[in-house]
Amino acid sequence: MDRTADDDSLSELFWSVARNLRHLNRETLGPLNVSPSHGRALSVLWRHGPMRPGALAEHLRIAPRSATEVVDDLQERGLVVRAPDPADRRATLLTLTEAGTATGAAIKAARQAAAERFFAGLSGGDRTELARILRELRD
Amino acid sequence: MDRTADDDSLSELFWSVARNLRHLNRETLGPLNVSPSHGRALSVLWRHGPMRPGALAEHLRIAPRSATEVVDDLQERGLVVRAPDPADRRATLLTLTEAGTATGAAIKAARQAAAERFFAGLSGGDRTELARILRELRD
DNA sequence: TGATTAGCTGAGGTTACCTCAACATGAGGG
DNA sequence: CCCTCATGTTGAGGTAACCTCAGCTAATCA
Repeated sequence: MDRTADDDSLSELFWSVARNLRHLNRETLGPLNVSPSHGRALSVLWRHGPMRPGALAEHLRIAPRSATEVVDDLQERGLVVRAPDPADRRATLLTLTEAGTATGAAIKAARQAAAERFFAGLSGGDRTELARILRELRD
Repeated sequence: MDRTADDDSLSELFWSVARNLRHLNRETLGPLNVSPSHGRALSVLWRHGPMRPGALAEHLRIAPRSATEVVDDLQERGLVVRAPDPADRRATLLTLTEAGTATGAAIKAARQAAAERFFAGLSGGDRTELARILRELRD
């Protein structure tokens, strides 16, 4: 019962920390004026480079139909462009515009800044420990 | 830059762990047939006992108008009842029915089971360490 | 008494998804 | 060459879980 109590508070702890971090993230991301969903799409494109809508949908784990809409929005805002895929003329390649690239970079920077602030309270040793334990949990 | 790289992977690590845990939670919670939002409301009522809709709204951080609807749904499903508040006849007290209490308990049990499975791979020492570090992050 | 509070209701809106059906275009195999 | 399959787009319609605004009743309280 000590066991379960420990486990329980561990997950509660985990979630309240997650909530804090999410809050901080949202705040730092706020000024960028991109919705979470657009931000996610932008990040994927920024990290992986040009890809087809289908691939983007897979990365985002959304339906292709929905990806079309996300891309529409992003294109309207001048953040991505649809270019013909030279490898397959049915397909299109989504590419970030300069503004899109800048926004992608800004998102990453904001996230980093948030993370930095968030984990700053920890000692170097604790950060290492935390990373180690999280890595174990991830696998 | 090692610093930022560390911080970055720390938050990425954190989020991928969070995703795993969320997945596990959703799976364990699946058979209960309560939506996340209903589950949250039920948990609050289960943990804190009878309360007024306004208080529930605060706990859930949603607008009172939205709480009314959540309560409507829960009541339709026979999980909560609206009772008059003896202390103030304008107000109502939300109380879990037996089914609601059972569901609340089941949710908690499912979450515990998920957490237990999830953190089971860690040594006792690591669990303690993790709890300590998370507590620091929380505050 | 008159203002305030608790809650309910209706109307209308938003975000971020979903499915289903249809369609154009192009790729690839037999 | 033809047929089938894949890629993407579009339209229509739907859902969950929220939101605001406005109007209402009943009860509390200064």
